[in-house]
Amino acid sequence: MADPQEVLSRRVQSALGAAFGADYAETDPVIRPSQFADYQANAALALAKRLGRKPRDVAADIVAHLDVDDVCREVEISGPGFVNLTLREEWIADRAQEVLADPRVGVPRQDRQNIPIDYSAPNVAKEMHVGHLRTTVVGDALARTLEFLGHNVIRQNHIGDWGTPFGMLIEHLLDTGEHSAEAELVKSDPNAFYQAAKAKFDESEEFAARARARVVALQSGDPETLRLWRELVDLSKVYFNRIYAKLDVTLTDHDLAGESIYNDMLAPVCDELERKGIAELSDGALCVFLDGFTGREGKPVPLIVRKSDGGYGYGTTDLATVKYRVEQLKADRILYVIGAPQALHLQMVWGAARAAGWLPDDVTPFHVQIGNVLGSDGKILRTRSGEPIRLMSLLDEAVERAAKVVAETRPDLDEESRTAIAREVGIGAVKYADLSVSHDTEYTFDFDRMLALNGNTGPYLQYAAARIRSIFRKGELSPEEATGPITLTEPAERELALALLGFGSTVHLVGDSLEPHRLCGYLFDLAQTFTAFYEKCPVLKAGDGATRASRLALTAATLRTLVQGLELLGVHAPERM
RNA sequence: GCACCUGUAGCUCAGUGGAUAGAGCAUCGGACUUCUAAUCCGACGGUCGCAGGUUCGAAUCCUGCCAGGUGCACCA
Repeated sequence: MADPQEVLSRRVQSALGAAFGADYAETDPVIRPSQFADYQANAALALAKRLGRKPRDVAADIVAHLDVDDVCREVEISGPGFVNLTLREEWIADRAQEVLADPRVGVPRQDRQNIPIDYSAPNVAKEMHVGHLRTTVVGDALARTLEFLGHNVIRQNHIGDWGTPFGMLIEHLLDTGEHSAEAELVKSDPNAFYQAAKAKFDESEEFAARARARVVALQSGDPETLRLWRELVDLSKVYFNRIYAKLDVTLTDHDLAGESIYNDMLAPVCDELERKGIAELSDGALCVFLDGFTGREGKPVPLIVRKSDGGYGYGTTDLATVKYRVEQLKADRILYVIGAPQALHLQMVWGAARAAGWLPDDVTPFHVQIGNVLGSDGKILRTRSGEPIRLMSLLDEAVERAAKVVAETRPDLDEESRTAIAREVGIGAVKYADLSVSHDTEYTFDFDRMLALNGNTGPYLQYAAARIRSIFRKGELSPEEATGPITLTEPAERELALALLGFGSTVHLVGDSLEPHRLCGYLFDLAQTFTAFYEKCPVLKAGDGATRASRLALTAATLRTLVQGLELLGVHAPERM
């Protein structure tokens, strides 16, 4: 690995072992970025107590046993016992050269795991909202990143395609006619269809009765009812896929794993829980009570697996997902990219699954908590009239706003190019805004900020990439032709090369922590470092051929890192902006 | 009442137990005969919610309190 932190860690560990014995060879050398050097090793301070010696003496001992001549040009003890490490320019240049030549841009593969990721999960015949947007975008970034790291990612789009609402939806479909204009609304404006059905359900007792009867028919597997149900699901798929296409996410029909596929598992799940004595009847409902889960007035909170009317809720389905993902998908890790408010529910589902033996200790479920999206008023994002915002119109607005800017700044480009740029910038901005803040906190939705060319935004990163591409166009050569050799003389060149070396460890960190915003932070830092380089170091007009070749190579490596990083986030970098 | 999450610059947010807590926006001042000035540089701006504790060292770990948000039996 090209990562200096990794390399220095190993070297300092060897020194620790040599200086203090084999017991210390595994100690964390605590390598951190330093403001006084490139990196600093802080192990001496922590070890001083354990060794019963002065920190500075411990540091001196470490340095005496440290073999880093090929990596560092300066090793210095400072302060109470920090070991400051300054890298050799040649070493940095060589590593940057490796990154440039590496098809994986310095990101080693990890041991392959099976990782089902549950994300997006919209409801049939319902509009997606900003909450769906965020789980879709974050889940997709995690899927792309883990896949790139070498894992077998199994996307699980747990759509809401089953349950009591389908009684009224199917009856409404029959009333309007299967191929009517109203039915077609499910493809484009599903809420209009849903609300019409709901209104009738509330107003007409006759309709409500039909709806309830229809639910029974659906659950008992009546063929004609199932056909109508499938019709609704198919209409919804059209809507989902339009959103996914616009968003440029990787979900396809192949990834659909809705609630309905678990139907056959629900009764056996309940039976097994009952047989194992994990579930018990309470007020007519079959419930699992787990230690440590109490609600109001200290009463135990149940996980209801079978309602008193005999129906199944989402608790049962979620238990079935665990079973399915462990047994059928052979999961090593299971990711649930769903709303933060579901935390308690998931804890109970996993607790019950563990108790039932469906979730072995070596399988780790993980809740990637998605925080609410708020408007500028600090409340859940809504339109001015108080209705939930339709996702499609929100995306359209982002593209429109981007188009307005492109029209002003790039009148030289033809209409078609401007439209394409606006689409990539607008959508990229929305996605990046979702990804660049930690996923578990609420965040404030603000078009102006996410579309800004300054700051930690999608457009800023896209622009950095576009400028690099512009350099190569102007120089009439392709980035692939820029092979160096890289030599570092200017500070800005050194900074840029060093920044490039951090990509691999950052991607690994994202894969382990499941926090895409860390990649955003890295890419933003890289783009800023590049911009400083761009200001200070002419590339095409460099003084001599060797400098030009080196800077072109650094520029090419930056482009590849930015493009690859953005791709892991699901953001496309346009050729020009 | 119980549980979880959050509290960092005027605003939006980062921050791996390490030295003087960082970005962006906003404000103020500067930079365009130079590879895309939609980009850059500088300045200003902080009792890291409060109080204890652990530690050589705490925004970070622990405890208590305060404030905001969310969840807590048959919707999913």
